[in-house]
Amino acid sequence: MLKPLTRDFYVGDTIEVAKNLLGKIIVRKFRKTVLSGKIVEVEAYIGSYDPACHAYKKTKGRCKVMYSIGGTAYVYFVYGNHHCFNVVTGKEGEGNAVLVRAVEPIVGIKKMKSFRGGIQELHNLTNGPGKFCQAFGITLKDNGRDLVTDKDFFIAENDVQNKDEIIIMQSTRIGINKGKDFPYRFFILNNKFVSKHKINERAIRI
DNA sequence: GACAAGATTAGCT
DNA sequence: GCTAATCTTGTCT
Repeated sequence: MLKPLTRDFYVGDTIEVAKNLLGKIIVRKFRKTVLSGKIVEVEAYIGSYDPACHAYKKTKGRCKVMYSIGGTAYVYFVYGNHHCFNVVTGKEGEGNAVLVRAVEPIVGIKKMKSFRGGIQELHNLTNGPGKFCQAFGITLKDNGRDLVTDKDFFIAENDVQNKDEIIIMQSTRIGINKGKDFPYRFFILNNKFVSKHKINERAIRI
């Protein structure tokens, strides 16, 4: 069944948590509707040494939530149009997070299409960080929610999928100017819902 | 207060 | 492949 991940899952090493999040199920419940999807693409951001991280050399303002304990949701708004959803990792005060860049829709596809403004193509619903947030109705209101204790917004173990079934690929991150060289993007090989296919060619199998 | 940048996307050439 | 759209936040005055 859908068993939410516990605190232990999130407080470990950020890179490991990022890789382990691939294949997990993100669940969001509304009054009448349930949405869920399999995580297929993530990026890791490390506060202590990574200049691309919002929490790099900062502790106040927007990034404050990133210093919460692992398992907290960090949501921010960019380019005037789009939300991005992250999961805080590590212990309280570290300032690390994993960005969820893409998921594969499982339950509630009709609702996702509606959130996405009537877009019909399945592969275009959640194959990017902004698209995923729109399809799941994630906004700044969700910033700071605790995915470990929240009954309506959490990430669950994937019982159906054997861990050996997914092949993890690693590459540099997308859409950033600082910290370009860190190979902190991870995604599932041959999954249709991973964003920006062309960039995948330079990725390595791990 | 003012202003520029930004972990993106859709739409056009 | 290129660019406009659009608004929150950070950084300065």
